Formats: sequence, structure tokens, C-alpha cells
Amino acid sequence: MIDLKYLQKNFDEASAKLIKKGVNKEILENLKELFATLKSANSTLEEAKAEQNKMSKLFGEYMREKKDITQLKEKVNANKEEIVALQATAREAQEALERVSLAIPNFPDDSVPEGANEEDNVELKKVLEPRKFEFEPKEHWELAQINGWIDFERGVKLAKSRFSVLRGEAARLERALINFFLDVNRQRGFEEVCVPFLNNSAMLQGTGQLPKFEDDLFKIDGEDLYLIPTAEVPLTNLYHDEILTQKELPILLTGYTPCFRKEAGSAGRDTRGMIRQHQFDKVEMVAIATPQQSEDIFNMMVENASDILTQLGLPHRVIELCGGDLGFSAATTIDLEVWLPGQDKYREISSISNTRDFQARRAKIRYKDGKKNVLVHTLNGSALAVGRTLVAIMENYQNEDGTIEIPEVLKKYM
RNA sequence: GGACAGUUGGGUGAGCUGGCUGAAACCACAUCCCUGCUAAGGAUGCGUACGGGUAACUGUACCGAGGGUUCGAAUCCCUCACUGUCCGCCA
Repeated sequence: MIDLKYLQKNFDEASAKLIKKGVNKEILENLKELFATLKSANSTLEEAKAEQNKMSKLFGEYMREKKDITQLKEKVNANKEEIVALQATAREAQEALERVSLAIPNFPDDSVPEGANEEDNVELKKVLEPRKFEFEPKEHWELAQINGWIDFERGVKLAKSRFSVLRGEAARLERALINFFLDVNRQRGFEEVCVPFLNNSAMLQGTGQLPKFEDDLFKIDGEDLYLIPTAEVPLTNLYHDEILTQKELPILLTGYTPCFRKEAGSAGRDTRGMIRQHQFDKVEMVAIATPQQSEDIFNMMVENASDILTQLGLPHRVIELCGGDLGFSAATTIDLEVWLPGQDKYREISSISNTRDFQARRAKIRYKDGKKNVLVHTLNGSALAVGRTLVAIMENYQNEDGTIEIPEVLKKYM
């Protein structure tokens, strides 16, 4: 959630920022108005309540002194009716405000490049030179078939389309990657955690998936539970509604989880292979930090993810997302895209975001700075998406006969 | 899933015959004082959110959540969630 007080006081500045992210001005004007309405409704309501409280206190005294209370009672009852009406107004204002404000995305940082979509993203650098093949490199699904690594048909049988089964070496490689990622992250100072893969709606709202993106989530029928779309949800919400001490910050967390996404709106995209699945494995990094720490930690997270790819010998590039391509909660995002020779393209394999205080405000994560409670900054990033790393290894490490070499750093995990 | 018990501030825990309780006490924490040596003594402060005020301060709400009774509810009633124990089931 954005800071409504800031919106109110610096409307032009705030709306200029959000226009970068594609939010139109009328919505913001409406939001500002709703906020003002709520404030005035609340203040009249509070006055009436203060009056009521005062009279009720008097009531007690009258009773003790055995004074006549009929007149007081009339006054109090009249006031009570008024309160009920004011309450309804205030409540409506509250609900309207919530409905709108929860659907407003985060402010992008000033440094975020202008742009409408991914075409306007900015390449910061390339790491490692793509290998030169003396033969036509195959796409990962061909390689999967040659090696018997991925069983797409039976995945579909077990669940539905966009599910798959890893077999033999591929299943072991998947597990090796998870362990490798977790070990690297741990050495960087991240605490390894193992969390529930189902989270309730309050948590999904805390990190911004709800209420706006409900269609992207798998919901458990009859329960207030959703399959997590990313470990960012449980890791960040570990401190939901808590007040931390400054000493314990920054908190660095890493965890492996499967992720579940409906991929609504991705119909027809990446239908072949395992680039875009309903269920995929990911190792995630999350940081809870003070505003002063968040910048350095962000850079460290980007470096860490890039370093993992380098250790695996996978060529990749570092991309800064433009305003129009930024996610809902992010103030700034760096994507890492890995080189896929079979596809002859760079494809996203990690996305690292600083949400600043946007999620913290929704999830009520604060820390004590002296006497004041201050919202933390929350950051998240993949290190890395496991399935896509597997694909990248297949395509980059393929031999002419379709067999696949195992990267050196993974050998001890196999 | 069934039965009973519970859910209070950072923690432990009183209050629960309705008003004097936003909440005792203890611990933790912070600042100061004393002391002098590895640990102890004393003073004060210390919940959260939103609003008003330059500030001192002040208003409202919150004792698991939501609703109800009442002039007034942490305290009474209802619904739900969660926790504990026993039983059932099970990796």
C-alpha cells in the first residue's frame, strides 16, 4: 500500500510517479478524495463518541448519588442514534478507501527508467560469453526427449496441461540445484527456512498478491488458504504484524519452495517445454531491512544471483526494468536473464525487487527506531528459479549427440 | 472429526459478581543515580493504530475475530478462528 498521507500532501508529485507505472490520474484523485472523506467522517464520529463516553461516565455517578437519570438517558439515547448513523458513513468510507487503495501499485523509484513495457527495459551488463556451437543447438524439450529427462505427457495426465514430471538424472539435477542454491545463499548470510506452501489470505494481501491478483492463484476449496505463488509470500510474512528491534535488522532469509501459478493471461505463451509451468521450484531470497540498509542489500542480492549463474557457467545479462514493466509491489527491479542457445534468446531466470515500505505497510512490519515505530523495507529475489536453470543447463551444456554435461560445481551434489 | 479447557500489552500473568482497568504485579527493555567489580541496589519511563496540537498534551479504537445486550463490556450472550489436553485417525 502506498502512503496516503504522502499522496494527499504531494499529490502532483505522487501522481507523476504513478503515471510512470500506468496508473491514471482520475483514480488517484478519487483515492485522495476518499481519504479526505474518511478523515472527516472519522472525526465527526469520534466527537460523538467522546460525548457518549462522557455521558456514560456521568451516568455511573448519578446512579451512585441516586440522582434522577431519566433526562440524561434521553440525551444519551438520542446521541446513540446519531452515532449509529455516523458509524455507517465512516464504515462505508473506510471500505471504499480500502477497495481502491489496495489496488494501487507501488511508487517506482525516481531512478527507474521510463517506459511502457519490456522493450524499454535497460540492459546494464552481460556476464560470460555465450558458447559457440559447432552444431545447431537443440531446444530443451528435444534434449529432454533424447535423455528421457522430462515426461510432459504424464505430468498432464496426473494434473493438467503445464504440469510435468522430471525423471532420473533430471530429477536428481533439480535436487542438486536446490541444494547448491541454498548453500550459496547461506554462505552469503541468509538463514535457511522451510515454510508452509499454503498461506492464508491475510498473508497474500500483505505481499500484494491479493486482492488484485486472485485469478493468478490456486485457492483451496472451502478454506482460507492459497498455494503460494512464490516463497516471497511466506518468507516476508514471517514477520507479519510484528515490531522488530533495530538490532535484529537486517534479516536475511532464504528458502526453497515449489511455486504455484495459474498463469491466467499467459495463454499461448511458452506452451511448449517447462519455461512456464503451473508448478515450479524456486529458491528465494528475502530481506527485511531498515530504509538505510535496503540499497546495499539490494545490490548484494543482485550480485549473489548473478554469481550463482557465473559459478554454473551460464551466460546471462542484467536488466533494469522500466516503469511500465515493474511488478505491482516493486519500487525497483533487476532481472537476470540467462542465455538459452536452443531458443537463441535471453530468458528471465531471476527477478530481484526492492518494495521499499510498500509491503511493510500492508503487512504491518515495523521496527523500533528509538521511540518511533518505522516501517521496514522488504526485498525479494530469486536465487534462482530451479526449473529454468535446469533448462539453461540442458541447452548450454548439450553435446552434439544430445547428451548433457553436468556443470563442475554441481558434481559434488549429484 | 468428538469432548473438555483456554485465547489479555515484548514475555509470564491478574482482572472476568459490567462503570473507579488501556488494563495490577513480575520479568524484559531504555535512561539516570549509586556502587565498585563481573554481579548487585535505587529512581523514572515503557502497548498499538488513527486523528487534533509547534509542544506539553489530547480525542477515538483495540484485552483472538466478528456480531449482540446495555447509558456503559476485557468482564454477559451468539458465531467463527486458533491453541492446549484426552479420544479417534495418520506420515
